[in-house]
Amino acid sequence: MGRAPSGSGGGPAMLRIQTVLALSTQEAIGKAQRAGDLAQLSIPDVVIERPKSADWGDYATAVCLALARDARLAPIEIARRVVQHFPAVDFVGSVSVAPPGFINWTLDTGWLQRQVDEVLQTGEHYADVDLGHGRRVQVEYGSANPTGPLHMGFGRNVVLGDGIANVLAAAGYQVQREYYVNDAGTQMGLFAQTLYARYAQALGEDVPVPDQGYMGQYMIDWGREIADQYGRQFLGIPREEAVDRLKQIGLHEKVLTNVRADCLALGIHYHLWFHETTLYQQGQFEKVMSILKENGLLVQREGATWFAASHHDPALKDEVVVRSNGLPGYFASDIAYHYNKLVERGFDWVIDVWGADHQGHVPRMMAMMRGLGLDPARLTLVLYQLVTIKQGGEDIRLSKRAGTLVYLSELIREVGADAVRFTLLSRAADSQMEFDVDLAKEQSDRNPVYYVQYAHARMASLLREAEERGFSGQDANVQLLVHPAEITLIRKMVELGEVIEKAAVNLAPHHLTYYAQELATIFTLFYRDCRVLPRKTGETGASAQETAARLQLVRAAQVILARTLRLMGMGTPESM
RNA sequence: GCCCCAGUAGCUCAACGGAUAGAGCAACGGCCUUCUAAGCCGUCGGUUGGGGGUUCGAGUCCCUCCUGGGGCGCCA
Repeated sequence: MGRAPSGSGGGPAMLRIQTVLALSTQEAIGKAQRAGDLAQLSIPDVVIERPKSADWGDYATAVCLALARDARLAPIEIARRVVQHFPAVDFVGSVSVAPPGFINWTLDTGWLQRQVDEVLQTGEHYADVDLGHGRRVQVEYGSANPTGPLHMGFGRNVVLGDGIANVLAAAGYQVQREYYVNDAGTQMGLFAQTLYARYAQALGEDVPVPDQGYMGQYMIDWGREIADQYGRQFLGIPREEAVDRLKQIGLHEKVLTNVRADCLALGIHYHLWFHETTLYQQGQFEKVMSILKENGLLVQREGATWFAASHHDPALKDEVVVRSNGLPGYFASDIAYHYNKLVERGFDWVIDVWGADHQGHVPRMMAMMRGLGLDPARLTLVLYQLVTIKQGGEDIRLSKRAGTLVYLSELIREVGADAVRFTLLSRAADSQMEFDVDLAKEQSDRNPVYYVQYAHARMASLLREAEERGFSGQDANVQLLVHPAEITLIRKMVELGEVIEKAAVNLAPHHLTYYAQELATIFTLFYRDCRVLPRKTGETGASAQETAARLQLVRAAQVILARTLRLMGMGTPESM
C-alpha cells in the first residue's frame, strides 16, 4: 500500500521539532567525531520518536544503540559524548542520556507556555504541516455500486476516505474529494430490471424479478413510490424504454438522493460526483483504448478484447476490457477514469479507497498505470478490511443483492452521526472490525466519542461563564502556567501537528481518534486540578492573574480540540 | 490449491524495529452544597495464536503451522 511521498516537512514558519532534533543530532555526532570523541563512521538515519513514558522526556532517539557496534563503544557512552556536542535549540529545555543508550529531550517550559499565545494567534492552522507543498491529490471514496442505499460497510469507506482527505488537506495538499457513480454496466442493468419489475408489481402486473436481481425490501418500496408518483405511464411504452427511464429515476431520485443524504448526515461534502457513463460520452474510453493499442497491450481472444497485463509482468493475468458481447467491462471504465484523473485533470496523486473485496484488482491497476505510461507511484489504493456485523448475537453477512443489510442511514439514526464517524474511524484500515450494532446502540452514552465532545462542551461552557462574569483573559501572562496539569495540556496540544503528519504519511486517520481521547483526558485532568474561575462564594480559588492565564489556555485548548474534531468530521458541541 | 489482510487484557481495538505492550468498554470498590458526574480516583486483568529464525534489541522483519476475513468471473 502506498504512502504519501515524503516531503522535507516543516511548517511555513518553523521546521518541525523532530526535523530539528534529527539534524541537530547529526550535527552533534559530526562534531563529536571531529573532536575525536567518536570514531569516523557513517551516521545512520536519526529517527526521532516519542518515548513511551512521559517520564523519559518529550522526544528520544535510539541512534546511539545503532552506532555502538561500529563505534566499538558502549551505547550509553556514545550518547554521553554526542550530547556534549548538541547545539542549543530554543525549544529544548534539557537533554539527558538514559540506559541503554537513549538520548532524551524535554521541551522548554517557557517555549511551551509561549505556544498558548502562538495557538491563539495562528488559530486552527497552528497544527498544519506542509508535506504536500500544494500538490494536487484526488481522494475517491464511497463509490458504492449505485443500486441501493449505502449499507454500514460503506460507512467505513466514506469515513476513512473523508478522514484521509481531511488529514491530507491539513498536511499541505490541495485535496479534491470525489464520488464515482458507477452508472454503467451489468449491475446497473440488473438494478433497472429489478426496479421495473417492482414498479410493475406495485401496479398489479405479474413481472418477475430477474434471477440475479436485487431482492431487498427497498426495491419493493421504491417500485411502489415510483408507481404512486408516475402512475402507469411506463407500462404503456416499450419495455426497454421503460427500463431505461426507471434506471434514471432510480439512480437520481432514489439511490443518489439516498447516498447524498447519508453523506450530508455524516458531514461529508464531495467536490464532484463523477458519472461512469460520461467516460463513454466524452471520449476517454476511446482515448485509452487507442493508447493501449499503440502500446501493443490489447489482444483479441475468444471474441473479447483483453488488456495484456502479462506483458509487463508475466505473473499477472490478462484482463478483459471489452467483452465478447461488445460492451466494455468495469476494468475499461477504470482505465478511462484514471486516465481522466491523472492525465486530463492532471492530479499529482490519486487515492482510491476500496474494500478488501477489491484487493485482487490492485496488481492490474498498477499494470494499467504502466500501460498508460504513468508512474505507478501516482496511484495509491487504500484497502480497508470489511466490516462484519453482529446483531442479535449473530454475525450477519451483508449483501445488497440478497437484501440482508444494515443501512448506514439506520445506523446514523440509531447511534448518531458523530458516534458512527468516530467508531468507524477509530480502527486502522487493515484491521478487521466487528461492529456489534446492538452494543453500539446500547452503549452510545459511553462511547468515547461523547467523552471527547464533552471536553469541548466543557471548555465552551467555561468560557461562556467567564464572559458572563466579566473575565476576559486579556493581558494574560502565560508564564503563570506552571502547574504540571497545565504544562501537560500544552504538551499534548503541541503534538497535534505530529499526529496529522503521522496520519497523512500513513493515510491512517485513526490516529486522530486516539489523540482526541488523550487530549480530552488531559484537559479533564487540568480541569480537575486547576481552578480557572474564582469561586462565586468561597474565598479560595484562582487569582485574577491565574484566571486570565488559564482562560487563555482553555481557549487555545479549545482551538486544538475543535480542530481535531473537525478533522474527524465531527461536531464541536458548545454544550451537552 | 494459490494470493492479500489480520490474530495483542473477558470484549472492541492502539502501539515510526527500541526503554516497564497501552486505551475504551465490561467487572469490583470509592467520590457531587464547587467552572458540566456524559466526570474523577482506585482495583482486577497479558507466555502479543503455536514453533523456529534475523537483530545489540521483535507485538512489529523472515520462514512455517493453526484460526478468522477477503480474493482467485467476459459482475463491480
